[in-house]
Amino acid sequence: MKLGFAVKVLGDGGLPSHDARRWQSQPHLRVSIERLGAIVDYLERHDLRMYRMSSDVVPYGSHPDLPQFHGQVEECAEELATLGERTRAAGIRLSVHPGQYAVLNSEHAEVRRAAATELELEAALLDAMGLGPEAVVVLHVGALAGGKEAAVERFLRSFEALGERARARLVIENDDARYGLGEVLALAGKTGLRVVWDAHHHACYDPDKIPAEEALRLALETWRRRDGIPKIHYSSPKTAAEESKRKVGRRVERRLVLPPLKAHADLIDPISFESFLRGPAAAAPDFDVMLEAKAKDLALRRLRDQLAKRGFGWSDGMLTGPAAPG
DNA sequence: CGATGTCAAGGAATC
DNA sequence: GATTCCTTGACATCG
Repeated sequence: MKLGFAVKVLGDGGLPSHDARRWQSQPHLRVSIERLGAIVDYLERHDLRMYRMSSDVVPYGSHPDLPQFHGQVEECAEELATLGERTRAAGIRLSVHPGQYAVLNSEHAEVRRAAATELELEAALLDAMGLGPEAVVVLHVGALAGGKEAAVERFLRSFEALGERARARLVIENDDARYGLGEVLALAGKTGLRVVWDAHHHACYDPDKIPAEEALRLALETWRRRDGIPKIHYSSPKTAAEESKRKVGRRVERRLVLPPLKAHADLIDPISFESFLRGPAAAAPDFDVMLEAKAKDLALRRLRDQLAKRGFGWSDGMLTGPAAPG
């Protein structure tokens, strides 16, 4: 089991994830590739083998009003192939996850088109890197506008209109409020898409009341042998440990602020994660875990240390089972 | 240098 | 139809 983290590197003083300059400064994928190279150095240095790239690695790469930015993947074909080969050789699993603005089932045709363009771009990026089928583009089903039935229908139509490469890279994830795992699995059945189960979202929203062990099993079953190792998302909910202070007259009042249930904590709760490993995960076939925590790579490294104290092992970027007691 | 505003982008609740 | 929140990070600008 590989454990991964998303986008930002906080360790070793912090590393930039992409060329984030604004369009006026002519940012370029070439710069992002150099930064990715430094991140791969970091991953190797710390024996980490799973990473989600920023959805902005290709600056303005699908912006409708900035066509001069559209050829970047092709322009960088050579550099991408080199970087891809390097990550492949290192056993590093890569993925991307478009932001909240990519809505494939929007009511607005313009928005659907933009989402499709974004998916094509990200698929082209992974293809140019020569990555295997386990390098996926993770997307939520999207909006509810117009009613769920119509929204699902729009998703299906948009999906079918995608190019072959985008369809091949796409996987769908259950979200925390609109499309629960049951619905996502039904869509997977109709499209052949693989499913990434997000355990935290599942705890937030699961109208079908699917027990965790079954949810995990069903999601993993959407991955066929030729798709590579399946993966899931895991995070811990933010707790109300933080207090806010506000002035009341001359006095300062301390108030407990409850975060929304869906908010991610800074770290992964090692006790819950261990329960997950020993419970639902124990009976499942091999899979990888993308950790979503605000402390990013530091959360992963902390969790790894904590699991080590609980008897789990780590070798070649993989979490291994607990040593036999005694 | 530190503080503040802004960014390509949507959805949904609210009025 | 317009406004605001959601929620994120870092560039860009200003004092």
